Amino acid sequence: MAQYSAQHRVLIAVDCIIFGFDGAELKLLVVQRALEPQIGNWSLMGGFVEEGEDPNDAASRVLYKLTGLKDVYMEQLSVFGRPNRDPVERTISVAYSALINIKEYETQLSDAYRAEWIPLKDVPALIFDHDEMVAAAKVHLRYKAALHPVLFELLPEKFTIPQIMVLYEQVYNVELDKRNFMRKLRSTGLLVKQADKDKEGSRKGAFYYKLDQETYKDKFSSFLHFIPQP
Amino acid sequence: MAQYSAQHRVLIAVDCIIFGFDGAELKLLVVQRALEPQIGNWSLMGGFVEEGEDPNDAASRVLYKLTGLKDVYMEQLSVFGRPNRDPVERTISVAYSALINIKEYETQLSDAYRAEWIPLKDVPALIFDHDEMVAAAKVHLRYKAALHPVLFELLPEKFTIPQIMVLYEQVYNVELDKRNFMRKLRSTGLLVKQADKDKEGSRKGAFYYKLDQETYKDKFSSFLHFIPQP
DNA sequence: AAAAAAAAATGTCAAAATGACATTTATGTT
DNA sequence: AACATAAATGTCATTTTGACATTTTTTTTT
Repeated sequence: MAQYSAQHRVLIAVDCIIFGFDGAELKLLVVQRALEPQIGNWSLMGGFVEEGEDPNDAASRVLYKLTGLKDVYMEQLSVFGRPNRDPVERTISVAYSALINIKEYETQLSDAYRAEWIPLKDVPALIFDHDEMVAAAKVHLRYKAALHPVLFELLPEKFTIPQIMVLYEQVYNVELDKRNFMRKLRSTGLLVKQADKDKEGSRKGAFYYKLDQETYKDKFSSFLHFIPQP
Repeated sequence: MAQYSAQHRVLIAVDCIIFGFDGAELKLLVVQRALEPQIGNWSLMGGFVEEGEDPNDAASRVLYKLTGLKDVYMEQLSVFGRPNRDPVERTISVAYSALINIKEYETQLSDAYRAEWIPLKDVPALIFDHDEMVAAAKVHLRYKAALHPVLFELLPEKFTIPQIMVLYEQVYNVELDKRNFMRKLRSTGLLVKQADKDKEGSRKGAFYYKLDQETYKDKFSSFLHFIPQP
């Protein structure tokens, strides 16, 4: 017996929901589809899982091809397998959510895929069920970030408190209280204050911080409650 | 163009990690594999996704075949797709975690699959990567149940406070404080006290409770924190 | 050089939630 | 009637939360 003979075989794809944050707005990295059908339409970056390839590795490969980045924070979201989601042929897709430090990416920018960062709230309709994937990724991101310091993955190595706060406000579409938010942030022990300031954003300038990598790893999985009753 | 011609097609399976609770112990429903290879060995209940079938529906179908139950609480866990996880042929599996009220199932018991409830801590080695699936399901269950009242899915319609507490203690392998746990539980507004008592478990008897279905739906997604820093 | 403008940084207090802990209550058994 | 068993309940000190306003730093303007 070399095969489960009677069974039905399908294509497996991966699709990446790629979030980025430029200091002011939360954005999504989308591409213009390179093959028929729907060639030229907006789409998530994706690709087929190849022979002998783990789907997780396929997602990393696809992300690397687009961004040139490795070791990106990425999580498996869920499987999208509605029978006719791809009109050409039955394809089951595994959706992955990735968080990118947008500055790092910009230096790697490649035009090969006609990729664009689009503010999350302006993202146009995407092909197939990619809109649903994005919706699921947004829900997941909100859930995750309410409890775990995952949004730091979107920030550069040195960042300021006002930047983080704007980021949280973007993700949850709320206004936060500076004092309470900062108290919470401090209490996590995640931040290491730097001596210099970011003078871009204001006259006074805001102190830079870095992540305490040790604490970050230790506390990543505990419940930190950044957002009051999200 | 009718196909993405050059691509590699694979089998898609679903596997169900099925939890049950008999009032004293947390158990897993496992079966003895019906086909080669590894026929007769312990395995999760699973099956192939059929033509035109959504993977979620496949999981429901597989669960129904085994237990005769519909509308069971079930969540997609994640994809297991390591290239040689199934030695016969490349098969990518979507793992689902299900929570079953064990009493309901017992009335439906069918011998067709040589299924058995095995205490979670005594589960033998399973075929392929099913051990990893179970491990992932345990992690997920702990995570989920720390925040959401999902464990009630394991209990019968009428249950007692001591029963719930034992269940939480089983899931987290800790001892909880009766008074604090009960205070937390009350504060959720999930419980409706019944007039009668369960006299099985003790002389004094423990009052039965039911879930307030409205509140359950409303609060299911909010963060309730049943477990102090899990 | 002084005043104004802009955003960052910080502190207080009352209310709510938590964690630690021991006693009383109800019922069947001896 | 006394005993054994498990269920049910209450208190207090500590911590965490949420609401809220002022001071500080620096650049720009006059």
